[in-house]
Amino acid sequence: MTVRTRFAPSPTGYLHIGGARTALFCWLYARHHHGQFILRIEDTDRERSTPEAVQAILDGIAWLGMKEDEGPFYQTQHFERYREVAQKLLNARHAYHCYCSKEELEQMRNEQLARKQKPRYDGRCRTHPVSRAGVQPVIRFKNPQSGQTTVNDLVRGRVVFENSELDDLIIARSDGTPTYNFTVVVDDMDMHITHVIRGDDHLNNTPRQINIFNALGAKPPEYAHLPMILGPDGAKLSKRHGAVSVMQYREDGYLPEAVINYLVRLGWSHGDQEIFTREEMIRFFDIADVNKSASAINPDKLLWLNQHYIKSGDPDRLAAELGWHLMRIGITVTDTVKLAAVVRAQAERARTLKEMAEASRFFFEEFTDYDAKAAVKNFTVETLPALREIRARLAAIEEWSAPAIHRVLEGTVAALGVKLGKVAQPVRVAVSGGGVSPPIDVTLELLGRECSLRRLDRAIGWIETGRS
RNA sequence: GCUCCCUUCGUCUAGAGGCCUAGGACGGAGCCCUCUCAAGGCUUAAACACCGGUUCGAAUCCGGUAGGGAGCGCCA
Repeated sequence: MTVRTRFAPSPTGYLHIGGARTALFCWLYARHHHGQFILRIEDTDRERSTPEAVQAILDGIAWLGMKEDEGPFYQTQHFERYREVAQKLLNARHAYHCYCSKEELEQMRNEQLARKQKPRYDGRCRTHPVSRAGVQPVIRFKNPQSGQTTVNDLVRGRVVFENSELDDLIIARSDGTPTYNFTVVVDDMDMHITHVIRGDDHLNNTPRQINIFNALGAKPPEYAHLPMILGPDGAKLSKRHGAVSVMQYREDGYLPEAVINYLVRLGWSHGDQEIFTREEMIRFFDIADVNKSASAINPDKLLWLNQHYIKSGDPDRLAAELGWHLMRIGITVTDTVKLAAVVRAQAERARTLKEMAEASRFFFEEFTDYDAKAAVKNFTVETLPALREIRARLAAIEEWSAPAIHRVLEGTVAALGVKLGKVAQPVRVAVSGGGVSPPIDVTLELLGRECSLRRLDRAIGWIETGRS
């Protein structure tokens, strides 16, 4: 039997890190077993589902590179099927109509809570459904009242639930629309899902779903409940910390491979290995190696991974991303060769592409002011001779390249009898406007002769006139 | 309240009775390298929640305690 997994988000918000991790594990498991990964949108809550959220989820999945093999399917398109299955359950006396009003239910719940009992439906319509004029009944599933239901969870192990703890859940609302625990079962059954991999907030729903499978005469799938993902402070993930759309990560300058690599290590491990190529993840992934306990997001580690991928990634590909980030801060660059060269020069000093774009502005546009501290420190009467000397020597260079520039730098240093830093740093401030840049020879090469000389002249003038 | 789940360095984790004076990674600290910032190299601090039991021997097995979480909707 080929493995079939599904990722089934409800489109009520964006795809956040938790959902992305669940999708990743489903995707990896399917890929590992040469099976299918199915995308199913659980949009039966028409009040809260939005097309924007659907799109955001699709975009997120695509950005992370988890292409679905089937779907996306929409539950709202399966209403006929749910009705049919509900009717089947009704006919087989595995479900019944319930005419209890919401008020009645509410009262029941309050009384049970007051008695310190677990709130649940008491089954009053189960045996004697009293139809009431004008009341559209809901359909309830007749849950077994005795015995136990066992979930042989692939990550939790054997979890046993007393059926007496479960009540008769509503599978169809009074308006005829189906509810979650029912649609999940029908779809998982119809789509021949073999492994349900989902967040562990669903563990408690599992025995109910298994009972519905049983009533339908269908074999339940295997289940694997993943531990939660917590915010950096160990608190539940919320909009405040971490629960942003995965697309926000792109905007913040992260690479999808870094996000995926970060996510795969949240709750899963393969010995001590930290860096995984996509192929390795697929090859090594196994639910048996998934952890039971919740894990907190560690932004620093994500940053570290991101830089790793920036350093090791293909500069030409990264160049396009850098161009995108530059554009977002108002700089349009069409020279992809230069972009790639900047990526090479900046890779080891940028943790995100966004940082890289910000640190690379001076390569593409003129800066207005010098960084005050850097100017005070490096633009002095003492550095003026060095600046003039290097300016003159640079102007005479035949081939404008980093190695040639480096030789000039060393020649200048030797002639002046000072340390390299005494010359390099003032030059750096002169051409970049600040105290930070890639190695000065590389920086000058990238800037080009004309620009470098012009900025050097500007700096010399600035010092001569006592700041301008 | 009831049911279910979880518990190794700050964080992610290795560990499936002796290989553990508990390993790796991020982050931290220190040193080295160095034209800035980084990157890199080396070193280092830092954890088995607690209490009992089983065993010659327990981070690993069992029980309890504590703490955390989830669920208990005509939401998904």
